[in-house]
Amino acid sequence: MEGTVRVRFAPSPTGLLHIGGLRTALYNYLFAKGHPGGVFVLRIEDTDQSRYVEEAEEDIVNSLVWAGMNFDEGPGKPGGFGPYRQSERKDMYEQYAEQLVEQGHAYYAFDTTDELDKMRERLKKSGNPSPKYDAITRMSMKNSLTLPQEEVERRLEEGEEYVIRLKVPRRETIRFEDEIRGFVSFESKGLDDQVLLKSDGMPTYHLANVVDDHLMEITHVIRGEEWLSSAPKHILMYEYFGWEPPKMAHLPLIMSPSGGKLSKRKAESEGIPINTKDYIEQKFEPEALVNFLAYLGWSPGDDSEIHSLDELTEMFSLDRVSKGGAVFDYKKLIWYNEHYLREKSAEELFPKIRTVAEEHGIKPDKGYMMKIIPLMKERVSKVEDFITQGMFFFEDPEEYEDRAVKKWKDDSADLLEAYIDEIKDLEVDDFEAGILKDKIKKVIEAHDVGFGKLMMPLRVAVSGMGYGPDLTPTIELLGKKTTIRRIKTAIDKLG
RNA sequence: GCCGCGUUCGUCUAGGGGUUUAGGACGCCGCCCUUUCACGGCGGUAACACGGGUUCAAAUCCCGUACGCGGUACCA
Repeated sequence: MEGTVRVRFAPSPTGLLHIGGLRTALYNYLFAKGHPGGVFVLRIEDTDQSRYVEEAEEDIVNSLVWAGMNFDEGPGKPGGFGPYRQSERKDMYEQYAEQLVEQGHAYYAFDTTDELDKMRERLKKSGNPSPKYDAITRMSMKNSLTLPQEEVERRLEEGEEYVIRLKVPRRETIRFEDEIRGFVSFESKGLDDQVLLKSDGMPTYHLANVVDDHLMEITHVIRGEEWLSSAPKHILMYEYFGWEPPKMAHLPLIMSPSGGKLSKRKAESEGIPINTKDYIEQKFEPEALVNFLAYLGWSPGDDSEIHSLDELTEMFSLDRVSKGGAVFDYKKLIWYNEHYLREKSAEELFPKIRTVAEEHGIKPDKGYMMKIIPLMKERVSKVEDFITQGMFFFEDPEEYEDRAVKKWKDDSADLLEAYIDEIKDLEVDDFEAGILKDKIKKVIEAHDVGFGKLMMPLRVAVSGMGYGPDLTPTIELLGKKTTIRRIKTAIDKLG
């Protein structure tokens, strides 16, 4: 690859950044950073004023930063190709659109929305299921190709609303090479005369995209497959402008488990968080999401599964991106999250856990929490599990799980009474896991029963649950007073 | 409908003419470890959409069919 690689992530700020968008950003980032001096640009495509959402840009930036993908150029990060918000580049687009008109590759159109609707309706009725404003229909519409020149000038001068449309040739085959799919070709007759400049003076995606990618010297356009069908229009525009088109790569879509593009509605009904913000709020490990997303539609070709963002950067290549859509497997994400959780130290985990604890109305003492973390770490899927499954470290169980209660047998109360007798006089220093375990042994030997006979009821009494971390270290942490109180309560409640 | 793009275990994928009894991972199941639950270790389950070619040989190349997905806006 000659020259410096420059890629862009170009979301439109119409809402929170969704997970598919984050993956597109990731592939762009990996590709850029995998090349020496590669530049990752963030460009905000805010050309649709009706769908603009104020907080969206901030959310996009936050999401990228959270995931560890810092952009080299973008809003607030000038790099000589700004501004990086299309709304701030508005004037340039008009100029380029006019240029195309002058060259005869575009034209003014004065049709109202109403007239367009009527045209489509008419064509539909006469058996055309997908009416287009194309080489044929444009001749019966109101535009600078059909109206006398004086009238066009008059309308323009009088400030009548107009759009500029691309004059797509009648029959031409447009062929280009996609980095992932190889050569693809389209017939121009299937394309319509795309609006380039809207009546509010803003460019459409197609114009802005082509102009900016060229002006920003983007070398590789890496975007979702939903753009593949409009790529030929873009190719046509590059040709008319006399610009060399960037290389293009259309990524397979992320699919919902029930099929179809992973949309907000589908994701939510299938229990999959859709916005990056949701993952941030649910305290997913960013490394886990990144790792998972990288492998959703790409693989390095070996048997490895676990890689950091930096490692992925080294391994990534477009030709290893798969062509088919990839179903979002939430369980695999959880597996990744568990993996990264286990890799982290208590010290690293503490700040997040503290936040979750506070959300649950608990103010954890750090020293205490640091002892709980190693006990819980091997069995949590998400950070919040430290608290939700470890609530008994902070308060007495209010009720006992059904599953746990089943382990309470007729002799449980007697065994627990005996255990209380064993531990009640223990000095503070002796209230320690090893000794506590010895005491359990002593009781079961005296009663001639198995370990579980005491262990199970004890666990239920202390935690209210039928499973959990190592019991005696847990009891050690809880302390003598709490332990004995909980055992007595359990005997009262469960007999 | 039309145009385009796809199709290997349930899911993510490796494999791109002979190396394949099609490999790995998640999930699921079992065993071991642990006198809990997990972690971990070991093992198992399970796939080349279909039909025609080409070839000595096809999951791999070609053509059809089916199915899926995307696009078909003054949205991106």
